[in-house]
Amino acid sequence: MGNQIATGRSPSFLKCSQCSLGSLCLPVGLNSQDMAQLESIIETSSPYSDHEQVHTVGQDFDRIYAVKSGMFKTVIVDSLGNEHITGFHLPGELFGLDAIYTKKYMSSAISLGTSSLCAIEYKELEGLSQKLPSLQHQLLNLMSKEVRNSQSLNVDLTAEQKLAGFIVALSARYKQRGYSETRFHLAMPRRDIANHLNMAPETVSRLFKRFQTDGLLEINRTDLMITNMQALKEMSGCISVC
Amino acid sequence: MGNQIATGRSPSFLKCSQCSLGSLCLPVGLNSQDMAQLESIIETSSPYSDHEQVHTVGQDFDRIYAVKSGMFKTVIVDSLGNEHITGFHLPGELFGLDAIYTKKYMSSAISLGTSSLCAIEYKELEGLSQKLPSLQHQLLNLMSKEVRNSQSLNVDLTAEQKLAGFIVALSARYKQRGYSETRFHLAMPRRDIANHLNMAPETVSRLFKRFQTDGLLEINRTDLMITNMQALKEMSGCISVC
DNA sequence: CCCGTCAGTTGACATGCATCAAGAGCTTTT
DNA sequence: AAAAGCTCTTGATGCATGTCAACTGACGGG
Repeated sequence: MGNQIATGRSPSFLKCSQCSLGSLCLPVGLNSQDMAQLESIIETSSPYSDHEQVHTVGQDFDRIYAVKSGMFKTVIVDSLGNEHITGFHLPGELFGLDAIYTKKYMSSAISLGTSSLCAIEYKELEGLSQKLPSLQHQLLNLMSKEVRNSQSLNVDLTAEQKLAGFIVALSARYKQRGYSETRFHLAMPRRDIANHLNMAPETVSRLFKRFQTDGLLEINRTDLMITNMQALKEMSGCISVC
Repeated sequence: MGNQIATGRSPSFLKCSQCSLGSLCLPVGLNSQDMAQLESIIETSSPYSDHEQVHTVGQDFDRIYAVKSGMFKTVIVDSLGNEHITGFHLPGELFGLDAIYTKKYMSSAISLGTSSLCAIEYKELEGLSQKLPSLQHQLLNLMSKEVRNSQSLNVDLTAEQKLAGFIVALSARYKQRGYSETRFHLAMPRRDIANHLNMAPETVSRLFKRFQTDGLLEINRTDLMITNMQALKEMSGCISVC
């Protein structure tokens, strides 16, 4: 007993205690007993396929989500029907937090590629946070982080600074998760990057080209390699990272 | 007993139970016993004068603040020293929430005109939230609201849409607080509005003029009167309000 | 009461980036 | 393997809004 047996099951069915994202996600700071309680309110589901929707704008809010694998984007829609991508969510990150207050999802969440989630009934999470100080602490921490992230995007920057900042921040987030910080895969199309950063897809394309000729990075379709991190960081203004 | 006696004291020394902002601020949903506990951890202070700083970027985080009267702005600074106003805070609104995660204030908070605050030691607030479900609930609600507010600012809009949206949202917030929604005072200079909305002060000036000639509002220095709310709302795209 | 200072306004000009349009390179369909 | 339908790229053009500069009007101090 006690041996970790290869189950062959998809990582989507891992519980928090076996999940490698514990150091980033909700369980931060929880002892094994508390973690067991958290696990008991977490629902796993079969993986989402590319473009599959988790929830949609206006739908009644009931649960928040933690990314287990892959990536999700959250999209808000204004009164004219224009869509805006508010964020790309990596493993260990939560989304749906903006719906707590309004009790309706303010955004749609959509899978980029094949991805999986943990779903957590918010009522139960709130109840459990009442019993577990560490959980309440971490939930508040993660919401605080979310506030800060959204704020730093508002700063007035050139297209060049915004794209550089986006790449640097993504790199840092991959690093935190144990992946290479200099070489990764862009799960989202150029159009989505452009939308998120409020620029035209053409501008993204031209900037990537310039970054490449300037020796800052090499990019081929969706594969990206950063060759001069320092320069990228300096270019970005460092709001979201430093 | 039980008579409300005019004390002559400044409203800055009112406790939550006497404060008219209970329906917006942290005490939402608290019974009188719980409220008494909350009151016990709230620190009042003498009013802040115009331009006075509450906390500054990088300072160790210890407390969050609730606006009691007047207005405060929060300002972040990028690596090049450029300042960006992340928000204007009205009575009943909290600030400092973005510092919970980082444990350092990410922004400076500055009074606009004469204003007053309640300060709340965050450690104590977290502890009390652990005991009072309603308080935890409201704290999470307010953070959720904050996330949503920050996100809606990121949407790609024209200068016209942004300024119209700003006015409409401000109007709605004044209305919530029992003030006129069509006639109010702009506590912040044009430069600050421009900074917050990522535009040049000249653009703000020109737009206000156009709004006025188009019969949407009348503005004289810092006094503003909305004369066609519907048109302003339609112009704004309604992200932040509808 | 005049003058200095600073916020706000107004006009002329410059430019970063969006838009439009066409073409290139993949991927999927049949 | 050709055709269709993407996304991405590249080039030409236009416009919203930033920038620069001058002016105006409020306010406060000597």
